[in-house]
This record gives sequence, C-alpha cells and structure tokens, in this order.
Amino acid sequence: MYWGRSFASQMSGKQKVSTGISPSGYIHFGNVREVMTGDIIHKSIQMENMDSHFIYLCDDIDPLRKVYPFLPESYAEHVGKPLRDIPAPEGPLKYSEYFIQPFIKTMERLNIRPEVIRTGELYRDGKLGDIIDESIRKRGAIRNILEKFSGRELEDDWFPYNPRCAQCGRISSAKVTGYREGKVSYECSCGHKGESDIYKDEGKLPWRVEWPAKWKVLGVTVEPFGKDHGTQGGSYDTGKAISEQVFGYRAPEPMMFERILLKGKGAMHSSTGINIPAEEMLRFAPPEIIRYVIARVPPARYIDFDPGPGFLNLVDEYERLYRMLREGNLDQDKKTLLDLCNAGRSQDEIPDYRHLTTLVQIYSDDSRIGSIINNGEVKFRDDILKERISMAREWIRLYAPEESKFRISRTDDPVEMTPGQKTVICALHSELSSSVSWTPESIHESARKAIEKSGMEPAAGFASIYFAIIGKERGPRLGFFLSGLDRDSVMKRLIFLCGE
RNA sequence: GGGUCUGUAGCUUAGCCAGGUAGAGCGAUGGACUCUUAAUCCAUAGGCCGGGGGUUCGAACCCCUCCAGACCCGCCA
Repeated sequence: MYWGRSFASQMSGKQKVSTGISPSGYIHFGNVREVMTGDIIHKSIQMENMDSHFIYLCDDIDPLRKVYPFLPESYAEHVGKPLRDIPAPEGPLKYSEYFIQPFIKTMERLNIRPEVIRTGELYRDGKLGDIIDESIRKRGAIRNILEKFSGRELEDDWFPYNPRCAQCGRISSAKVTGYREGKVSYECSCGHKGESDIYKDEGKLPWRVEWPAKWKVLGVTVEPFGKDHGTQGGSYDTGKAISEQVFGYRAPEPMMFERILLKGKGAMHSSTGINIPAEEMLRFAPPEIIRYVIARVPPARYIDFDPGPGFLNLVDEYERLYRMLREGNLDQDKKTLLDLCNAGRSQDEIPDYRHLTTLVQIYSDDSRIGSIINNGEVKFRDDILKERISMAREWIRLYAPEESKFRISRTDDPVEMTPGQKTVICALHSELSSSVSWTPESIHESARKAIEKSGMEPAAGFASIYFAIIGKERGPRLGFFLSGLDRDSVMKRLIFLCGE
C-alpha cells in the first residue's frame, strides 16, 4: 500500500495534522519535505474517509539565534529578539514575514494549503496562557522528565518560561525571579527588571515544553517531523512524556522523515549554502514534479535529488505514469501517488518538458515557440505554455548538463568533415530539396534516405548531420529538431558545407 | 561511547508490520516497425535482498552482531 494510505489507515476518527517552521532564514527545498509530508498525510487521511484538518505553525516568536552568513553584521544587536520583532534584511516587512510570505505562496502553487498559524499570535491572544500557567505550576514534573529522558541536568534556576525583556526586547537573556497570578517577574542581563504577562506575547515557553503545549492547545493528533527530533531523548520523546504525563494529552502520531540531499553535494542546509531555495524550484520544476520527488519516496528514506540530467528522466517518468493514469492502467498504489501529485493540476494539456528544453535553445522568442508547438493537433493554453517555456529556459540556464546544451551553427561556421560525412550532407540537401513538406516525418525520411545512399552506418550518418547543424555528435530527434528550424537557413548551411 | 532511521538489479524502488518460489520502472543489450539518437512495440540479460550468526520444516521479512550512510544524545529550533 502507498505509504501515506498505510499510515492513515491505522488511524480512526477526526484528525488534525500539524507541522511548521521557524522562519529564521531562506526556506529551501529541504524544508518543503516537511510541509509536503504533512500534506500527503492530510490528504491520505481524507482518502481513508476521515476528517482531517491541516495546520502549519510559523514560529515567529522564536528568537534570532545568531547572525547568519546572509545577514549583515548589524544584526548582532537583534540576536535573542523574536523574529517577528526585528526588521527584514530589506523592505518594510518584519524578519519572519519576509521569509514566510514567499514560502506560503510557494506552498499554494504546490497546492499545499494548510491553515497557517503564527505562534506569536497564539501567545499574543492568550491562547497559550493557561498551559503556560500549568507548566509553571508543574515545573518540577517537567523538569524531571527533561532530566530523565535527555540525561542532562538542568540548572537550579531552570524555569519553563522565557520572558521577553521589555527594555532590550530579548528572549532568554532574563532570569526569572518569581511567579504570581500569570505574571513572571524577571531580571534581564541588560539591567532591566520587569514582569511578563503569560497571556500576552511577552515571553515564550522553551521549545521542549512549547511543542507539547501546542499539541494540546491546538488538538494535534498527527505530526511529521525531521529525524533530528525523533531520536531517543530527543524532543519528541520528552514532548510525548510531558504531553501525556503532565498535560494529560495523548501525544500525536509521529511520522519521521529524512532529509533531502543534493546529488553529489550532500544534505541541504540553509547555512552551508548547499540548497535550492523553495521559490527557485518553481522557476524550473513544475509543481506536480516537485510533489512527485517527495511523494514517491517513503519519508524514512533520504532523497538524493538531482536537478541536472536526472531531472529530465524524472519528468519523463512522471509523464509516462500520467499517461497511464489517464488510460486507467495504473495499479492502486501508483494511482494514489499520482492523484496526490496531481492535486490541483490543470486538466488542460501540458507541453512536453524535454521537448521545450530543445525549443528554448533554438528560439529566444517565446511566441515563436508557441506557434511551433501549437502547430499540431493538441493546442496548449497560453498561460501554461508561457510558464512551461520559462521553466525550461531556467533549467537550461541553471542545471542542464553540457550534453543537453547546443547552439545552432551559423551558415558559414567552418567545420572539418571527412569525405564520407560530406557525402551525407550533400545527399541530405538533395533529398530535402525534392521534398515538399517540412515536417518531422518527411525530414526524418529524407535523412534516412540520404544516409542510406551515402552508404554510411546509420548512427555515423546521423552524427554527421548533427555535426553540421550543432557541431556535436548527438542532438534532439532529428526530424522534429530540423522541422523547428527555419528551412532556408538549414538549406543554406547544408549547401555551404556540401560545396566547400 | 550510547541511541534512532536507512541499506533489495547499474539507477529509482515494491515486498518487511501479520515468515512460504524476490516483482516493477528506467537504463543496458538484441530485435521489430520499408529500419536508427531524447519515438513506439517485443524480447533478453542483470539480485548469495550490505556481511556474518541465530530462531524455524522454511528468513529480504523475526532475533543478535558487524559494516556503511544520515541524524541525535550540549544550547536552540
């Protein structure tokens, strides 16, 4: 059974799937797996005929941990302040919004539409107040769990609430000095003494307590998370114990997922620079392919993503499955997979990606490509065409391997050819001259005849033609390829080489 | 040092939870289509299921152990 369905089929009743992120920097493709895993589970639960609600938590009250490499030195003064309080690297938005808003748009284009909840607002609206109070009152029990499960000793003055200093704005640089009726008094390292109201966004729970607190307050029943949380003594372990033993709430069903590696480079990290930003993915990869990359692999396995040559194969593989789906030839598992990838895909025809990667290298003019590709029986919608052409261009520019790239030779570009090769070119010229139509089929037929007449091996004959047109031994399927070129200029090129 | 997850054909993988002859796609090779690339169809090859041990009539599957990769066992998320 498809992994999502098999996971979902073990559940019963109404479900709430939750996942989220701390918007501390540029969000990359690796982070997409998290929300995508949640989305697959959410949709799988619905396929099993259960109600499911999907939420995405943006932890915008988390403090800035350090001056990341992409930030100017001046951010040193903001370290320790909530991400929602500090300015973005550019523009009018706050730091957290600057990073999360484009990602929400990316999710929408991937047809992932969770309810987005800002954790800062949960605090601000007092939704977490009661459970903060409970955590403070039961801090002994929480402390025991943390020490027992993680094997570490907490400091004597450990307190399950980090006030935000009213003067310097930092979280976690203040020492708690007392608690009374929802007010936490503190003394900050900046010298300020004050009080935080736990029913406002004047502080936050430490992560290991905040996680189970959110489970209970929001009623979470399923949560996917990276394997770093899932280790023994890790935050899921302690969260589960705190949730069940302290808060009396059954911990959500966990789903651990591995990370995405970039082929030949290693794990994606925002800090190491080894990553593809989420928005950039959508500039070259169609949404259904992005979904396919993640959905096809069980979460526990890492994904070795190759944006280069392997990417085209992946697109081909996907389109093959898509055709089979339309013909009703897929088994149940593959059908489920495709349904999950296609969610939101237009019913309109979509042009072949590989085909476009060739056309965009011949023409710089998009409308020309449009008229060529709309020449056949199948017509494509303008906006789809435009988007896919742009994607193919981007792929060629950023990720195409050399063997997929070519440049059309000019009429008089010099080429050294053997007499045999020249014979093929001359024969091709005469075949094409006597042919009426300039279609892939007739061109291919002409090429076949020309090669036959020249007495050359087919493979070598085709190589000669590619050599003449693009200076390489291999190229796109010849008939289709030449048919996309201007007939006159092809003929001129052939005459030039033949007459030389 | 301790723990978790992963390891099945060249590549991507199904099967593992409930043990019973290892399946598929891509790629490769060969062939067909009055014939040749990134097209279609057919066929073939390719696996001591990471290694070893155990339980069992029988293990890819359960148990132990070793190897490899990733992550965790400080803080933070």
